[in-house]
Amino acid sequence: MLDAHRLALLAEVAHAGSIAGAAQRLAFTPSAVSQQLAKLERDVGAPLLHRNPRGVTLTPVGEALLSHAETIVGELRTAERTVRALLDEEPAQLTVGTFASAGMTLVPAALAGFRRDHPAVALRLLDLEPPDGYGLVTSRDLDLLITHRYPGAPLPDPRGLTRSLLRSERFRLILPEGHPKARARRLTLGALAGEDWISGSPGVPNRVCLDELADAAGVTLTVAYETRDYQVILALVEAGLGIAFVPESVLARVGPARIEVRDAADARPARDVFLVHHRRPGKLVTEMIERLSR
Amino acid sequence: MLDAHRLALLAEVAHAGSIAGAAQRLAFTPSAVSQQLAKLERDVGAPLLHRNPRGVTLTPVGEALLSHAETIVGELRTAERTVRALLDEEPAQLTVGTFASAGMTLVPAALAGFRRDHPAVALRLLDLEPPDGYGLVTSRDLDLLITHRYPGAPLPDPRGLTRSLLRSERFRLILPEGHPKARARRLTLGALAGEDWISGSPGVPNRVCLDELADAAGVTLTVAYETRDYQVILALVEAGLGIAFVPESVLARVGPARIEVRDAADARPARDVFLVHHRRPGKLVTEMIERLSR
DNA sequence: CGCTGACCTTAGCAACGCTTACGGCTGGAG
DNA sequence: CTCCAGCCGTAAGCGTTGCTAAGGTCAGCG
Repeated sequence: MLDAHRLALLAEVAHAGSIAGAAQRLAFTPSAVSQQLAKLERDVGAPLLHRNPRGVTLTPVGEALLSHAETIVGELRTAERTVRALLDEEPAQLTVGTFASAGMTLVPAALAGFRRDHPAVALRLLDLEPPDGYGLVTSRDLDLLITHRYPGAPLPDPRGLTRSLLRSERFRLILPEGHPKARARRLTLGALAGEDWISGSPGVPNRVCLDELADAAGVTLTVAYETRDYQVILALVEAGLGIAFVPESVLARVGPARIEVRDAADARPARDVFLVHHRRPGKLVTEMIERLSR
Repeated sequence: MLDAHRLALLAEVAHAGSIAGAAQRLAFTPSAVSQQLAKLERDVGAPLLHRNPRGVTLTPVGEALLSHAETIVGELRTAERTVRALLDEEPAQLTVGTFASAGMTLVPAALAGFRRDHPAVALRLLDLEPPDGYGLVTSRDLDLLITHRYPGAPLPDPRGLTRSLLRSERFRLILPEGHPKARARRLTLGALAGEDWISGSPGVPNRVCLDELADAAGVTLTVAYETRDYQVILALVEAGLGIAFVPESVLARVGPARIEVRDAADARPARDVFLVHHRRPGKLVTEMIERLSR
């Protein structure tokens, strides 16, 4: 039978992306981790990871084993939790994973309220950009994952987890204050094709979405500035450097910025925000979901 | 995190019913097993088993943990199997669990045919009386379980396993050769109330079924001889000591015994024979099911 | 061309886990 | 009643496992 500790180690290494990184998280020396992985590979009878100069990547066999490792680690933690519940011991920790823009807007209020009502529960927050994070829920490193899907992006297989739509959040078009196009009664992508756009780098969901919108409208947009950070985008637009789509929640948080907020008549993108958690969420998770839903 | 090896040990002990028994199966000394269990209990923070003079029984916490232990062990074995499949290594073993009377009748032919076509696969057979055995399928100690339900007996929760009805097998009434009642054109339980019956001890599914039939017919039957072994029952009836219900398959196997085979007009019991296996059975399991279904 | 960061190896030591040996307990046989 | 046969637990000893620490290799970068 395979060793569960070594499988847990594999999962940790896969998430960290390197042996040294995993070792640091686990308070071991890299040597120890390396040796255990070598033994796991010997047990399995096949190499599990490619040793690159800048970390490691999983082989196909490693990928397959990782998915099992996550469910096994999760199952072990579930067992522990079941026993704790039987012994009337309250769970003392709640870990939430979230993508950056949610972490700035909808999460803080929920977290603050939760903390007020449960001062004894240690709250932890992790930053995770989609489509990452599902595995961490499976392995119970995460109690609750807040993730999203941009239009056109695929939705990962929930692999036995529960996923529910928290809200659908539309994007708005923002332009520098006093931008000439902002006066038009009706804005279209075609009319904005000549502008400098700001979006993520190619491949980032953000950017994929924008590209697909442009395709659908039959125009080509030039992305002059590439950043995935919406605060940076706001600042750039404010400085008059370009225009962009940003989620509505990002706008709700900023003060009266010197920007124009509009909508494109032929492109009204929206991203879906999802919650992901285990089949039977505990009381704390349920309450956190309740708070987030308000 | 709990130690998976110790959980596997717990499952083994629960199955064996004693520490010494589990130790023997695992080729350890009882002391080693005892120490590991003690450490598991320390990890969990609660006693997991009652130490009786004649073995051990699980505490409620132990029961809860056992069910998780079985799924974890099963998950570990599944992971191993997945990797083996990726490496194109054929599974070399198939373990079938069955109840005694199936083991004598429908299983041998299927096993023999299977062995002929797959001489490289090591076949193992385990005797298990219902409702036991589900946990062993979960933990992948068993690839396939053949189990049954007598009328009136509850069907265990399959807990994520796949269960399918193999066949429904009727019971026949057997009497000694030349028994006066055997000549009656129509036999009823009422007419047979005065006879000496042969059945299992109170509580055995066999007996529960008979008692319920008697209740339904509004009569009381006297069970003069108690045995759960159908071969013994046959021998007793043959010797003229009493009458009994036996599954049809048991009769198919005996030669021209000196018995009369009849049916009671007001009591035609049947037992359902089920197959239990993991969600996605392997090729070998599928083939074995195919053979059993013929 | 040396520096950094990542990985691996080797040597050594602490801790874990097994075995052997022994004692306490219960229930059945003589 | 006494003895014996199982069962479980504890204590001591020892081999193995698995960790740390230190040294070595390779690729990318200033």
